Amino acid sequence: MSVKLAKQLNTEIISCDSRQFFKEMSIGTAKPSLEEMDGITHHFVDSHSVTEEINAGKFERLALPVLEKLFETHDDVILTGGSGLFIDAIVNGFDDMPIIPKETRENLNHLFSSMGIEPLYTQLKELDPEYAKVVDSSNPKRVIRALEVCLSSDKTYSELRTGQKAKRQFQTLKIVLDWPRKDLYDRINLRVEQMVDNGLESEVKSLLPHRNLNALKTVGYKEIFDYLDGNTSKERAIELTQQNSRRYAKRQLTWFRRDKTYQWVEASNFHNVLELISIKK
RNA sequence: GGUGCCUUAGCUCAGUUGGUAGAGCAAUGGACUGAAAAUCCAUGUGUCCCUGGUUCGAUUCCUGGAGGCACCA
Repeated sequence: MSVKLAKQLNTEIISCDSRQFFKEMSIGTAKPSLEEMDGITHHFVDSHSVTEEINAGKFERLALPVLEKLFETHDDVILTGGSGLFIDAIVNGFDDMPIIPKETRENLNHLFSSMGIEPLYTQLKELDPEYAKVVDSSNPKRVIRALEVCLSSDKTYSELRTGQKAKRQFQTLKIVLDWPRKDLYDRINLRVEQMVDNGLESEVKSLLPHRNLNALKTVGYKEIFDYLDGNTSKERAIELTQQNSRRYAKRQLTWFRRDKTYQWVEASNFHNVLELISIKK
């Protein structure tokens, strides 16, 4: 769909999918083949190595200049997701946050694995009572994030997190391709089967040395690692990959539902999308 | 054909000394401003196989039937 659209609009694509950056990950991330790209330039596909750490903030800093460059010669650019957070990074921008020393997060992670979330949340209540009120207190990633920001700055996380949208030089039309749930799940199941046929197992095997990297702690890889460790059967690992992919898709839908600026378009109808774009113009 | 056991949520099963029922998994909904295909939170969805009987009341007890499993022929 996005390639077809890019052809129609004579433009290029920026992928907002945090897994497609990585050169070494291909089969398990369902990356488009050269043939499927059909001559359309895809940015942020195979752009980095799994050993590099990419996060949403870094993605914003990397992608904005690319976007600006593209707008010099194109009227439209297509962003595809992926992750709602990464799309927001480009469209809305993030508040400025301090750089976190590596040890800060490591220390907090150590504390979490030995003591659990309680002491971390207690500390957050002291350092940033305002955010402590709204944060999901049982979510270690959210609590640790807030803490590491507080510890690395004179200000609290809630002071820094203004939620102000960045001013951008471009306009945005956000579209969700809406599939009937049954079709969505059928497509996911089928796609995972295709990954297996395309050699997912050997790709995952080749990534065994990197298994502790963040980029590999993800659906399609963690399940197969588990199988390679002898903890489950191959069939079970495949089933779990399908199930976890379905759950991920469900979470994406929740994200897009919350953001009322998305327009939902019946996925099977390419012309609906074209129509939306022409109305916007 | 005979005997025994089984039939309860999408699946595997528990349970009700008779007062219309609950676990695990699955599923669904939600949160999420630098780990995001990550992480976290919430929610029980039901002709208790069908039929007749006993009973104030039957998913539970009894009769008959259907389907499944095991053993014996």
